[in-house]
Amino acid sequence: MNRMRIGDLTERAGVTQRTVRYYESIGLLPSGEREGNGHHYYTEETVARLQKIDQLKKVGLSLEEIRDVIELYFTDTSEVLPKRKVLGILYRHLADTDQKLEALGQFRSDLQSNIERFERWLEANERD
Amino acid sequence: MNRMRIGDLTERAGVTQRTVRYYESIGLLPSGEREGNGHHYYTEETVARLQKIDQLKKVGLSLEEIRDVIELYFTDTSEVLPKRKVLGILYRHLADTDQKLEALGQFRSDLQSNIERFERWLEANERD
DNA sequence: ATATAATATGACGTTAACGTCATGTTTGCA
DNA sequence: TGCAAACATGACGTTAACGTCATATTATAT
Repeated sequence: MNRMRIGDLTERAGVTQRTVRYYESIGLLPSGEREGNGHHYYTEETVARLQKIDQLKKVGLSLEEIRDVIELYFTDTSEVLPKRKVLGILYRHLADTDQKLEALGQFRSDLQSNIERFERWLEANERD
Repeated sequence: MNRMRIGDLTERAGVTQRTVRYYESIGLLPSGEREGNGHHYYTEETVARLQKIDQLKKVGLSLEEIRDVIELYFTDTSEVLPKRKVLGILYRHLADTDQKLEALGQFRSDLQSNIERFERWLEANERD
């Protein structure tokens, strides 16, 4: 299906209409083409874009940060943007990401230790 | 220094007084002991606790989630909490963490590819 | 042709995590 | 002892990322 209205779009992307309109309003999502009537029409690419946004949100980026990088995934960047600046942004995100990865790794191993500690405790007190 | 007031606490922990009071108000931080006067007094442990909270925030946990796990770091859990429940929480956080780690890893490699792509482009157009 | 469903737009509401006064009491130093 | 700096408490403000009506117009199934 390629050429859908907001109902199908939101169903396929797993977001609400409010979310789509909000993203359009802040320039994160291009407002779908409109016919003579007021309705917006979207494509498969819009679905993919919404999914990518969701993925980046899970990584912990704000919508504003996502707006900075999303074009890298969905336009021929060879044309539009100032290359050096984009590269700068990418390097910053890479550094941030590595920081987060380290913090997350640390947290994970803390969790592991605690889990093991609790399980040992439960095992030692299996007498209820 | 062990026994400080909020000024020193916030300076050492790198947070504002408002943050401390907010954390106290939501039960994330135990309200420091109060003398006959109304003042609160804190210890090194409070500093450590604030730092731990900050670390967990960076991992992407909400203050509410942090409240669920922070006790694991700062109390003798052998006494206070229902063991099985805590273990459940820990396992959920572990699963969440692994998800985030995967998403982050994916994002990181996407970033890498894009960076390389841009650098190749810049190299190929070194003619300004 | 008409009733029902889908869409557009605007406005106000909501939650988390604090920021920012305002006002009153307490402390510490010259 | 006086007075600026530190602390306590309350109330209102703020931002992000939407949720939730309300109302009007367009599309669709019978």
